[in-house]
Amino acid sequence: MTKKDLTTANKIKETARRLFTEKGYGRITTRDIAKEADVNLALVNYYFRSKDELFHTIMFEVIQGFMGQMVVLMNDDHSFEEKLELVVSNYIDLLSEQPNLPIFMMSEIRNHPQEMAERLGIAKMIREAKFFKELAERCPEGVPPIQFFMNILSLTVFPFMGKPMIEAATGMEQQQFNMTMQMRKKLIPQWILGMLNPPKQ
Amino acid sequence: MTKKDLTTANKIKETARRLFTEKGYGRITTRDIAKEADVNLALVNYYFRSKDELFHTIMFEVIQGFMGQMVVLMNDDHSFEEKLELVVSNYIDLLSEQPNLPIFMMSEIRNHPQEMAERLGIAKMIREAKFFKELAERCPEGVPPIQFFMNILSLTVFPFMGKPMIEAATGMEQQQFNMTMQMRKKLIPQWILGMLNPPKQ
DNA sequence: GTCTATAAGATGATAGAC
DNA sequence: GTCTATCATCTTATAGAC
Repeated sequence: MTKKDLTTANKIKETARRLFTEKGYGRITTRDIAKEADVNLALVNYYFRSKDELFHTIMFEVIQGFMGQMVVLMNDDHSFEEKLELVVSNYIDLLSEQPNLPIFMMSEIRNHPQEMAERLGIAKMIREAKFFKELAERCPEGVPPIQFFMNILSLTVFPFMGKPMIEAATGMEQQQFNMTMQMRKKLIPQWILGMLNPPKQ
Repeated sequence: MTKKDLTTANKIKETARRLFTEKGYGRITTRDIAKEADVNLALVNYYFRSKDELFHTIMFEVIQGFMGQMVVLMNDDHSFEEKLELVVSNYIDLLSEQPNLPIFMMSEIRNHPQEMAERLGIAKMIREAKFFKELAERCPEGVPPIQFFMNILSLTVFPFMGKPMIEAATGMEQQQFNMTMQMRKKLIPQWILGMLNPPKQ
């Protein structure tokens, strides 16, 4: 399968993925998908049985892709500092291309706690990742590692979720926003390391 | 108007606010709202003309409430450090009670860029707030203040947006999550101040 | 695999009685 | 202000021809 395998089934799935991540399940109809994919309406159900099943297929693949990448990066053989830079840099690149992913994941996962539970294998893998253990060793007394894990995700992912608001509030253009995010590739690891070694007062 | 003014119009609006913030515009029907508010279906249109108008009323009030609070806190007479603690603490309390607000705001604002533009008065007020100017003065060379403003919001707001995923991934319970967030009231200001005074290497 | 036509039900909105 | 009944439209899904 090449990068763009334009079978009918794939045309439907890729179009649906784009529309669902942009507007959410409830605002998109099967007619929207068929029209945008330039495919007959009946084929959506022919290939994916129902709108719901199509959605679940897509949600699974998106979460899988997002989390799976993190697990790989968090287990490689570089030093802790290098892994930190790798994770941050990788997600900034991914989200620069697909800024809609986080809101989609968070808002739709909230509506499917059960499906999420089934994906918990991945969550376990994160907890057991080398990176997480090394992080735990570096935590200052009294502050649990989950706090710093939250920080890494927060500083990296949140700006993309707040992008519409940030752009509106600051008058930033698309390009300027992307430059701001590129700058954070260097800054976030520095900030995190600073948090792990707080100045003694 | 007391805290719970149970006129029919308010019953509808409060129920709609809860449902819209939980599931989004597209997944909620006027019938859902009427049923949950224990009110006749026709009254939804009688009081609010249309589902769309009801939604816009609610979105406006939510954004107004969220942003307005920030503007007040960012302009009061405390020191920079105290304002920082105040903003963080205030939003952690607000979001602990209404964790659905951020995802609702971000995902629905994306669908209404125009309405957002009209609210830009508030954005301007933020940029001109005392807190923002004091923040700009404290920025290390070469790093624009927007980066640190992003950081404050990221560290404070993101955990609530990622709450379903964080709880699923870590096995945290509701109460444990709230304790984790309470702990951040002290930690986030320390982290931010640390970022503004980076260790010389 | 792809199309047309249509069934079966849901949805936003309103007219008109009380 | 509140209710019942209903319209017009949209939506998901499928049957059946090609």
